[in-house]
Amino acid sequence: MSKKQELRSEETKKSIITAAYELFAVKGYEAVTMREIAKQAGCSHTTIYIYFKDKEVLLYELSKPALLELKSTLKAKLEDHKLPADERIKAISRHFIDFCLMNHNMYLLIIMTQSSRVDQEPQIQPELNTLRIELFSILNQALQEYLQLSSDDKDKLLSCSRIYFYMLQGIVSTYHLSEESSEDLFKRLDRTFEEAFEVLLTGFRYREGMHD
Amino acid sequence: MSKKQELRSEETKKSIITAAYELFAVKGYEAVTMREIAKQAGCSHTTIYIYFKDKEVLLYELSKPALLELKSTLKAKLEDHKLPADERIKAISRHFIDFCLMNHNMYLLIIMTQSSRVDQEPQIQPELNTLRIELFSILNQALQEYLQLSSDDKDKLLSCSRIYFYMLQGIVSTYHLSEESSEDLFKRLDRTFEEAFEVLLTGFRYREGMHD
Amino acid sequence: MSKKQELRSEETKKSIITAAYELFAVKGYEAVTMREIAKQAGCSHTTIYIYFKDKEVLLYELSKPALLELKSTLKAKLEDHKLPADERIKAISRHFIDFCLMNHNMYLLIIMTQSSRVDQEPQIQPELNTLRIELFSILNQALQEYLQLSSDDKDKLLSCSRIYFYMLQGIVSTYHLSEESSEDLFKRLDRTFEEAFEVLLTGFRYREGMHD
Amino acid sequence: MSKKQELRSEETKKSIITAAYELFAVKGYEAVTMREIAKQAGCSHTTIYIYFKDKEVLLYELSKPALLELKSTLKAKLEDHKLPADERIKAISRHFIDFCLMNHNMYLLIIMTQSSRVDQEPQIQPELNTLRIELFSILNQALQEYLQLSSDDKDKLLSCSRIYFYMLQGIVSTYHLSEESSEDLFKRLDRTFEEAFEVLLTGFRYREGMHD
DNA sequence: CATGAATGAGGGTTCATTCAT
DNA sequence: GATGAATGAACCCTCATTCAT
Repeated sequence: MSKKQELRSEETKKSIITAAYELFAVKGYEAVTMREIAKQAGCSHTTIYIYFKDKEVLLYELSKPALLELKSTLKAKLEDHKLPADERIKAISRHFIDFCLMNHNMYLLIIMTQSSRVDQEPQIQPELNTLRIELFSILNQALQEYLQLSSDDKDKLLSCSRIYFYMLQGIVSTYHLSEESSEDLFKRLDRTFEEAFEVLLTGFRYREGMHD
Repeated sequence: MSKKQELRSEETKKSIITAAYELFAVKGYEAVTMREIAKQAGCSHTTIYIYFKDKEVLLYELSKPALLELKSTLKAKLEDHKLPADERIKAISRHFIDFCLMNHNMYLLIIMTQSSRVDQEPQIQPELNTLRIELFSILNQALQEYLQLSSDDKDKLLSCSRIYFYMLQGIVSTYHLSEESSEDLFKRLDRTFEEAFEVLLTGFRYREGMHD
Repeated sequence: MSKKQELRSEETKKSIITAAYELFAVKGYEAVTMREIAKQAGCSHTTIYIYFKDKEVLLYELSKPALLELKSTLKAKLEDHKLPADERIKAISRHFIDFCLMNHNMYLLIIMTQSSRVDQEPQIQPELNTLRIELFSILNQALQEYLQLSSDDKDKLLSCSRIYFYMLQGIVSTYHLSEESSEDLFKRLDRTFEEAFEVLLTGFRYREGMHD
Repeated sequence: MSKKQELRSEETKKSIITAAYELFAVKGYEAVTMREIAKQAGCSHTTIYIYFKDKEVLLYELSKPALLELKSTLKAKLEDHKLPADERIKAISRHFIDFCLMNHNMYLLIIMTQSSRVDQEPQIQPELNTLRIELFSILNQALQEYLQLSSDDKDKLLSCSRIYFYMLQGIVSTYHLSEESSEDLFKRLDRTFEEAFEVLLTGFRYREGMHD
């Protein structure tokens, strides 16, 4: 009895999430209307409000599972010591970019947004913020393990991780509105991305040496 | 008579552009109202439509002079051979970032947007596109002169300039929604930005050497 | 089986009535949501529709028992000849006001409404109307017994009872949206209310005399 | 040029006010929609927002002139010492009731509302509140002049004016939703209203005497 | 009997834009 | 050339109510 209903409900919710996901990704959060989402999800726009308090909550709930998965995947890669440190950080970077490009637009807004819009919005996503911080800490750690900096060199690490993050952010934001599929992009640019990180890591190394 | 009128007309147009420029920069394109612009420009909102077909055209026309100035400044820096190549490219990068952060929000959309919004809008900015290409070609040239690549190495140059552009894009997009003023950001991060480019250039150099 | 079910059913209905009663009293009919009622009643909002055709019917059915009780209480006071006539009418008035203030908002709408809303609603409460008439007839009778008018003086009585009713209505409607509890109001204004009726009754008496 | 336009504008505003006035009076503030008002006013619902910031402001602006006129009329009657004190207060009362019945519903909400809804609404009508206070002070003064109370008897006056106000409020609220026109009501009940005040004033007088 | 799912109608409000002057 | 008046489309969201289970 209730099972069938539950199933149907779950389906509806999923279809809303899927619709919102796609629309947010293509047109951006602000430009998408609840009615549009409903139409694509095949339900009334009021139905959305059964499952999500408002548009903002829809965005956040939409983001959480994907981000959680990203986190656990990155963590696994970080802790997989079968690979050397440089391979580890490259794998992590690659996966991170891949994720961002696949979930273009929406997650970018969430992940990349750092200090933005602090002024207006009442900071409703503390959970997401925590997640974001954790994600970056994984990247940081991978970088530290690669650079083998002594713990004194906090400044050096901070500076390097900033630079490293600029590159990630740059790659993702360059292509995040592109029409090309994430797959195609990787086919075309995978080597460039890899090179980018190699250049960076090489640069880090040599500059470090120069300072000694 | 007609002269006086033309003058007045030109003034009105200018005041609209100035107002829109400031408001777009501060609040972002979407968040700014035609009425707001009109108010700040000291005219009626209908007057704007005399000079600009619609809000979008206003944005584009608004961007042109600023971009033209940027271009000529960058070109001057490129051709100023009093400085060594590495200083030249660093100066160019720095100015580019500065410009983007000062005109955050609006010009970013225009400069950074590559293939974006292809889905919806009928690509109305061919002029701007040309400008954008010219801007990037300046960056490219500066890079080439620094790397002293032979003209055979087109692939190498393309790859390097992409990577270089990622870094620029990364820095700008990281801070483009920040509340900090461009000035404050530079005060705080100028050294990091410089380091970023040094790391990159160092990386380019050493990797190049390694391949030899 | 059926007995148990009936019992449960009756319970649900009662809990709905109780919930609606309290909510209507506190927030007013319009401001209360069916879902709110359901929540407080501990059932689904659709369940309400099993027992009550719509929100309006719920209000009417809700009112009946309370009004019936009011009627029987007032009647008892009217027939309690241990008290003198002036005490009787004062007790009745006081109780009437008390009731209205305690059940402010909802019963007011019903009790006080005379020819209201004729424009829109198809007058669905004939039962309630009868009750209302009975209530006022009690007040009338108490007044008549106090004034000891001969049955010829129908006009005089009508006029007096109208005036008397204005005072009741005035007191109740003055405070019916007040935040103060009925208790607090009485603590603060009981003496004023009593005085109001005394003034009125005194006025009736002396004017009567003057006419003789 | 501009004159014709101004005229048209003024007309539109007036038609909105008239429409809102009538609808608020008939159906009550809450039940009336902006679209309804616009329809009856013969304009788009957005046009209303040109002239009034929002629905609430519409109500307030709507009320102000009528209330101001009421105030000046009552004041004139108060200061017209050609009439004896009892005639003065009766004329004032009558006019007050007349006004309330003619402007039934809306002005009632404003005039009669004393401490109501203090909890929710952010008290946006300080101007109106001042007006209300002034109106009641006129009634008070008329009563004081009639009763010729010494200034020591503040309590006595307060109590009397409260009771007097209950009667006013009672009469108005009894008929304020009636379908009968204010004119018809007066034809039918003018004598009763007058009697009500006579009874009250008589009562005040005699009770006072009794206390001496 | 009871319920969760779903909806249509409608709420106030905003905004880019057009039209008559 | 410039403007105030006016509008339609669209925004997010709420609610009483119905339907399938």
